[in-house]
Amino acid sequence: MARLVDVIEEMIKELVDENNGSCTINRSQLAERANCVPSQVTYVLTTRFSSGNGYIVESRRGGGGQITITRAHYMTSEDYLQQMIMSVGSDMTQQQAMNLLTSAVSCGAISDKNRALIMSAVSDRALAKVDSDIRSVVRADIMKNALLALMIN
Amino acid sequence: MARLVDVIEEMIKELVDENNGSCTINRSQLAERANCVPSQVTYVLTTRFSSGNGYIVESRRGGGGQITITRAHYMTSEDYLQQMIMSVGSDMTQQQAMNLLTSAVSCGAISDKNRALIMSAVSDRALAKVDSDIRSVVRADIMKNALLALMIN
DNA sequence: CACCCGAATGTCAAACAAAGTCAAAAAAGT
DNA sequence: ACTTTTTTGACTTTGTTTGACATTCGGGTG
Repeated sequence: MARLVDVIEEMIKELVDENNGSCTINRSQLAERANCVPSQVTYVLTTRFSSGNGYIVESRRGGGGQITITRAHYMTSEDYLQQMIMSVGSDMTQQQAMNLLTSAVSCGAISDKNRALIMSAVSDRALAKVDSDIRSVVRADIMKNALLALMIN
Repeated sequence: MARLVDVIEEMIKELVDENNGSCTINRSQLAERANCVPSQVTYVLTTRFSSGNGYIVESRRGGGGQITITRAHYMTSEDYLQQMIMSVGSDMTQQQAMNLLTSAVSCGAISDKNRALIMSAVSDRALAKVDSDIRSVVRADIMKNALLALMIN
C-alpha cells in the first residue's frame, strides 16, 4: 500500500529527471493525476523537496500560476573526486598520496575507511616489489583507478 | 504451550529468511496475525532482534508506517578476511583477484563498493606499467594490504 | 486607470494512521 | 517466596491526508 506521499514524490522526481534537473508543474493538475487534494502536493514539496534535500522550489499564484522545482547541484563529492583524479599527475610519492587522501576525507569526499583502504593499496609496502624508479608512476595509476572506482559507485 | 514471544519471533525470522535477510512489516497487521496487541511485537523486537542479536531494526511512524528488520552478518567477516588474506599466495592473476572478491561479496565479508574499489586498484590497467613478469606478485601484495586495511577498520 | 473576478497557490488545523513508551498485572522460573 | 520475563492496554509521539479559508496574480471591464 504505497503512501500517497511516495507516489507524488516519485512523480515529481521523474519530471525533474526528464527535464534536465528542473521542472514546472501545475499543482491542481498534478494533484488530479495523483488522485489527491492539491495541498497534498504542497505537503510533499515541503517535506521532500526542501533545500536541505537539495532542491529549490519557486512558485507563483494567480491565474496561470505554477511551481518550479529545481535540483540544486552543489559541488558533489563526485565532482570533487573528478578534480582529485585530474590533480594526480603522472607520478605520486607516498607522502603526496597521504596528503591528497587526508584532504579528501576532511572535505567529505571519501570516507575514512576508504582513505585507509586506498592508502594501504598504494603504500610503499604494498609496492615494495615494484622497481623503485617506476614505483611513483604505478602508485599514481592505482590511485587514479581507485578514485575512479569510487566515483562510479 | 508456545509463548507468544516465541511465536512472533519465529514469524519474523521466517519472513527475514524468505526475503534474503531483510523484511518490512506492519506492526498492527503482524500483531493481528499473531493474535496479540501491537506493543507485543515491539517487545519481541527489542528483546529478540537487538543489534546484539545481529539485527538492525528501522521504523517509521505515521500513516503507512512500517518496521524493517535486517539481519546483519558481520558475524565473522573479520575471520573471513583473515582467511582470504592467507589464501592469497605470492602471486595472483587479475581473474583470480576478481573471483576472490566476488565470493567475498557474496559472503558479505566486503561490500560491493569495496570490491569495485579494490578490483580497480589491482586491475591490469592500474598495473600496466609494472613489469609483466612481476605484475601478479605486485597484485598479490596490494590485495593483501587492502584486505588487511579492511580488517583493521 | 481603478476595480473586480476568477484562477491559482499558500496556510493551517483537524482527523486519521501508524509506531513508541511505560507501568501494572500475569505468568514463568528458581 | 521471590525474581525475571511476558502480556496487556492506556497514553504519547510522529507522520499523513483532507478540507476550509486566505492570499496573490493576471486579465477583463466600466
